[in-house]
Amino acid sequence: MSSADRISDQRREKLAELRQQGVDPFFNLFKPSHSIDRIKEQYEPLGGPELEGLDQNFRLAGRLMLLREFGKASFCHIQDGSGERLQAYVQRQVVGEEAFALFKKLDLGDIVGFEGTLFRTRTQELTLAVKSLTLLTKSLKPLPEKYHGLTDVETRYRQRYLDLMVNPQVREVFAKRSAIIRLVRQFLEGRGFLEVETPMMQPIPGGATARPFITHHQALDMTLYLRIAPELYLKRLVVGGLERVYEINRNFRNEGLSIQHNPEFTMLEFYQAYATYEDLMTLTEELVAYVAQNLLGTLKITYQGQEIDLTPPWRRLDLRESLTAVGGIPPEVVRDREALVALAKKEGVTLRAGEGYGRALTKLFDLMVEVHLQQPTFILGYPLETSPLSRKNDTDPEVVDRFELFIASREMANAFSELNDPDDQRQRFEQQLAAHQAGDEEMPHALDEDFVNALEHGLPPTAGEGIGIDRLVMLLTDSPSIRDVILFPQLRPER
RNA sequence: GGGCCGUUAACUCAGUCGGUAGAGUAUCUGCCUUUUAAGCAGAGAGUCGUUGGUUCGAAUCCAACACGGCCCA
Repeated sequence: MSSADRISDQRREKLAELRQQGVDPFFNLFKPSHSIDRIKEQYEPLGGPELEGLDQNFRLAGRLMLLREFGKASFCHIQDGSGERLQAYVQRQVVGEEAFALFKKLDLGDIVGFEGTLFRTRTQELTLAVKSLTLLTKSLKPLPEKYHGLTDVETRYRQRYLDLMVNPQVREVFAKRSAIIRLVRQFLEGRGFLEVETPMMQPIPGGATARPFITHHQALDMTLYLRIAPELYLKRLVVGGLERVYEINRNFRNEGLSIQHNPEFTMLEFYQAYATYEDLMTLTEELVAYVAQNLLGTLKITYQGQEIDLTPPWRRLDLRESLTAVGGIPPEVVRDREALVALAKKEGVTLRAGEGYGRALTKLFDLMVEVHLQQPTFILGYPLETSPLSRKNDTDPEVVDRFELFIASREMANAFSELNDPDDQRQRFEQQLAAHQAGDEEMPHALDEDFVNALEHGLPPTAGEGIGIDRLVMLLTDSPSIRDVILFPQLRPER
């Protein structure tokens, strides 16, 4: 028999024994009086005599993480929902024969309730002197190793509960994730943005260029697509008069997995009427600085060993200029449409039907510029060809009023002044439709007539932006992989 | 889709040139009332990812596959 099976069997035997003795191994009537983080915060500064003078009982509940047993006494550590651990001291002469016998039967991983007083040991460790104990939940499986914890990444993702139990830094990352989203909401609420929820299941998936997931509604007998972006719905709301809206929610894209991509990911999108993409550059600087300052207390952060300064204002760079200034492509090549397309092909870029200079610009940017953009940088002057929802620039109709933000070589945000000319929008949708019919599955399969209809009612001049929340969390928690900031990242099924 | 790396006890990891599978933690037994990854003595625990192949003999060499990681498309 394997040791895992044997441990499990032994614990089930203990479970049966406990029940026979009238002990409920899943007892549910224990109310802790304190959390361990509060105990530490409040009582860590106190010395031994002060603690003993307290004359106060504490009821603590948590998981047994470590045991050091002696003949007639034991030290153990319990960890509670705060993620903190506290040492407890259980003595036979204090808790009595019966309770001590029960304690001796407990296993690492069991959830217990302790009641007792605080004191300091010889080595001055804050410790609970247990007067009475209650088994709250029997654990039937062994805990990972107490010192090295759980390092196997596959097990950490598949059994995140174990990861959270034994790797405290994981809990911290997800606590920070929650704080980041809370700060983003605070910032936007402070500027009069209204949080909304728009459909995750859409009949025509729009607002981005990506292959969607397909599902089916039985009662309506219709095909629905998990949304690739909320954009077209949020702009309908601006047409309706909700002039500042935002949504933080999941998008779904039917793509491969990577260190930066999970098929479901969290996106912030917001729209502000009577603003332009230039206003949003300022807003983005302020938003990211607000979140970082309140989360970390500084705007100078380290990401994977690289110092990054988030202090506004950030560098602004034209896409074509960046190819020369950062990518090292001679300006005469950047200007020459044919030469640039030739260079793109030489660098291994494949251009599909209808794609040319614009696509070559953005692909060469991805290859030769992006990797060098460590410090926050807005890239401007995106080609019309790759921006079907953006407003054309008034002076240069080849480009649109759009920026993307790069930090630590990653695209963090994408924003533009919205196209609100319904006829222009219809034409661009028709081009996308033609591309879909030519086999491009990343293009929408149908023309969103209702969205065009909404524009015909009049979308006020508006600017909108999307910020990848997972990537922002990666940046602010110094996490190398998107899997480190998503609790249950997508994996292949185990076999 | 392509390349490279990994997969050995529940966990963390060794395993030499192809020759009976190892350690620490955890578990079990005994001792132990202020320990700090507690200590001491002993015990049990393995489909070496899977399937084939080479070989007298495979954790080890070869192939395919699975899962994971990284890089590229």
